[in-house]
Amino acid sequence: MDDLLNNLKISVSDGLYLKDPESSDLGKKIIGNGIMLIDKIGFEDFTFRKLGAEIQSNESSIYRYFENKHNFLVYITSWFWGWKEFQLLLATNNIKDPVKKLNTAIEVMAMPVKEDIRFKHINEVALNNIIINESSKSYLTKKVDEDNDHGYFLSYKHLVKHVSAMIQDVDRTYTFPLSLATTIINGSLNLHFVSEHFSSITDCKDGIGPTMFYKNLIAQLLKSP
Amino acid sequence: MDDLLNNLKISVSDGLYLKDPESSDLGKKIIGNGIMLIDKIGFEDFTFRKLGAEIQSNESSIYRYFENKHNFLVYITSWFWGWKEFQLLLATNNIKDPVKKLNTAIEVMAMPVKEDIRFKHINEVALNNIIINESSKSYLTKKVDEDNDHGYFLSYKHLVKHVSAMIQDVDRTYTFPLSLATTIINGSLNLHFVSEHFSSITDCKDGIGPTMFYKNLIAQLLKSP
Amino acid sequence: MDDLLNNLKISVSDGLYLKDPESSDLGKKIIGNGIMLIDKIGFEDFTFRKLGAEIQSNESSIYRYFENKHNFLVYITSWFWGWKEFQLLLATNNIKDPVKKLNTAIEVMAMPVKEDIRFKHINEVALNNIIINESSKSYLTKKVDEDNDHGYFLSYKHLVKHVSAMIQDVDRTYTFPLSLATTIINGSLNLHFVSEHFSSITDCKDGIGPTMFYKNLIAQLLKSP
Amino acid sequence: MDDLLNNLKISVSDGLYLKDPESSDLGKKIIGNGIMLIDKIGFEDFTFRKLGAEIQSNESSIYRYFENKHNFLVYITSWFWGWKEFQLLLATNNIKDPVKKLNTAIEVMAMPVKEDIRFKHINEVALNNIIINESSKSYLTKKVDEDNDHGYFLSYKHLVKHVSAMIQDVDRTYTFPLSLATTIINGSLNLHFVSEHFSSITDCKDGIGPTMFYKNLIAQLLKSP
DNA sequence: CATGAATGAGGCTTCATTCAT
DNA sequence: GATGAATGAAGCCTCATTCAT
Repeated sequence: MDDLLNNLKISVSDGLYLKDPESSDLGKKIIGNGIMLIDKIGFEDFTFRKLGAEIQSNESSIYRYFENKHNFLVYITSWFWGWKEFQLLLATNNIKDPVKKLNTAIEVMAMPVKEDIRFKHINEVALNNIIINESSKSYLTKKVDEDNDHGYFLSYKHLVKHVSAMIQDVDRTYTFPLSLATTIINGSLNLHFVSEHFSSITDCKDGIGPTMFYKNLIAQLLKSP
Repeated sequence: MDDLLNNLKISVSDGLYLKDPESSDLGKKIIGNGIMLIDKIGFEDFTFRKLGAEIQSNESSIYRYFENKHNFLVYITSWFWGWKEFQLLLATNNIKDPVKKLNTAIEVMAMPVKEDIRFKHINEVALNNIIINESSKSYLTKKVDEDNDHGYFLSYKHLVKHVSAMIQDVDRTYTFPLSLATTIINGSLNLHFVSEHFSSITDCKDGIGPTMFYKNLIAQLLKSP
Repeated sequence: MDDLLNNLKISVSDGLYLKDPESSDLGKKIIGNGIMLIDKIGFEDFTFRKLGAEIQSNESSIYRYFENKHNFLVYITSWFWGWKEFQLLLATNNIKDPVKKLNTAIEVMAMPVKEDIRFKHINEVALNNIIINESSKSYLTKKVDEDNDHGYFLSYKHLVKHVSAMIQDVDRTYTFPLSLATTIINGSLNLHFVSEHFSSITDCKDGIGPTMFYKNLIAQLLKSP
Repeated sequence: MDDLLNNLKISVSDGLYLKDPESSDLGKKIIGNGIMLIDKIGFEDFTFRKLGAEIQSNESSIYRYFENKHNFLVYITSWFWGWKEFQLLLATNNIKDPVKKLNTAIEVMAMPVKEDIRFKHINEVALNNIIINESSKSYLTKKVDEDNDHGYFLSYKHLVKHVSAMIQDVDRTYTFPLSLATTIINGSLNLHFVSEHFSSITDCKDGIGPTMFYKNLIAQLLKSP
């Protein structure tokens, strides 16, 4: 399994790039430094020109890889959810008990992210910040339906369905498994943001707060058979 | 009470505007048409120039009222939450039973919005769309802490605390009242978005889906005394 | 009639500009210097940025007047033909004899242009060079039909019809008055270009060559009654 | 004569290309698809990158053949006039009567073009459209004199002289044979454009209109001996 | 108070071209 | 000889904002 993991590549819809950034050193630099830069200055202020300066290259080179900065954001977001799915698989694969499995899934979703040495060019901690602070901008746009038709959000939707299935494995009678999965995945991003910036309305003072909240939630909500 | 309602004004932090838009016809036109325009073209493409054209005025006139389009978004978002708080008060004021009260609150938060004839210049339905599609951009920015220090998000936070208090009135032992309130308020926006655009991951096919989801949630989660 | 001439304004389709360049000093500077600059460096190399530098202003100011450089070219071309029509009227107004009238028209069309002191901000000689060297680019484009539908070529077409009518006044039996008018108007631009640049295939070594050619042409071609 | 025709190659000034496009399959693809592409999108929007995509090759390959897109246009224009000269020769070679000869020449110049099966890689109909719509841009530039000095317009000028000679064979006393030849050759391109796009100023509603116009013209203008 | 005009700066994008293989 | 990758420079255009009336 080690070999398998070493040759690992998170797959992302190929409509999102003009040239696969994983296929060249420059591409990897674009991804790696792009993540750091968005984390640093925010997506609004992020431009390909600034990224070009950052990697000692010209913005035009970046345009060979991505049509525009929106697609870049969708790309790294999609990569993130693909990577999360992979984390989820690794963490839950050997667990038989559905309740334990779902609790582990919540941990994967809601616990603070750690660096993944398997993907050297990507700083997963910075990327996680972007997911919290910027990723909703990848779909809160007027072209969301078009992008969705192109399959740009498949990684995310796949993950939701995955968690939803785990919920159903715990309680087949529960009526809203998809909504609950969405609540856990998106909601935990939101709770992390709130605890960071709006401390007066949080009861999750530390990194693991959201995890407790969702574990308690499912414990009350779902009736295991 | 009629008089009270007629003289009604939703209060918004005065740091958000340079000149109170409620104080003149032009100001109301800016708010009213601004909401319609953002709903139509999205916040990214929205500019004061386009709004100026819409209201047959010059963009410089709008700068008399708002420093920039970000503050405009924060303003209308803040107005919305103030208005929601007011709806909440009207709807729950006379209810004694805490459980009933919280359920009514969920309805106010999660049910589709209807036009409010009390505020003639504002189309609450369009504004609600903006809240769903754009409002998170009002705080997902690098200056969120600065804006927060200025008190720009007080309406929203006040509402969260209000719902949180209602939750506590139902179950004093529950550990995460604020997180649950946040989950209901923000989560329902998200569920509405998902059911509109990502139909494959929703189990709320109609407008009232989210309401049912949250009512079920609190019924299971909170132990009434 | 003097007063009339002093208040003169050549009219150009208002779809061609965003703001009437005749309505401000800056607008006139844009027209005047734009003509000089295109004459100097050619339409391909002409940009609003360079024109901005020329008039100590920013290109963005020019964009307030014209949507793009193509529309600028169509504008000055249209102005030119409106002006030519006006020259034609002045020169032929009092002539009764149709043959004399048509010969005078040929002179107006084919003789070298002189400065017109009535339009101080426009250098008609430079503009005439542009008409010879660049004006065909105003219609040799993929959007010619669209532009034509907007009425951008009305001045030119009106002039052709005017000359065509003069031809018919000379010889009602002639079958191709419009083609002949086109031949005179466009052809003389071409002959001027050829005599300037392709001397081996011209027999019009001087400025008045084309005039003689067309006068001879109509003398042979048309049968006066 | 069959052999002669089979080995036929229209000669074009070798300064126009870096590597003879007739010397390789790729070269012929560049010419053939380049013509189709310019016809489709217009010369302004035509780029070597787009042509590269069209022929499944890289733009850099095209740079091996042509220095820039301007030279490409001059090349195909030059090829066209060489080909026209050849058509003229074929059509008039056996005609003795100068008047008949000139009339045939007019037909070759002004009648709609038909596919020539002798040059498989070139679509002469598309090329003729380019000559009508784009070819003037090959000489209406600031470097026309330089290009002319390099001999890039020899094919065209040779054709003009050829027709001019035919005119003189009909009427030695006529003063403007070159101008008349130019008028016929260039004017017919212009009349075709006008009848296609400016229908209100044409009296040549069909493809053969210009032919009639010029035949009538020379019949009146030239005195056969 | 409201507005029309003007503008500097910068965004996004493409072009034409070179370099290395 | 053909090609893929990379890039500097520049194009076009719009934004957010200020100034003068």
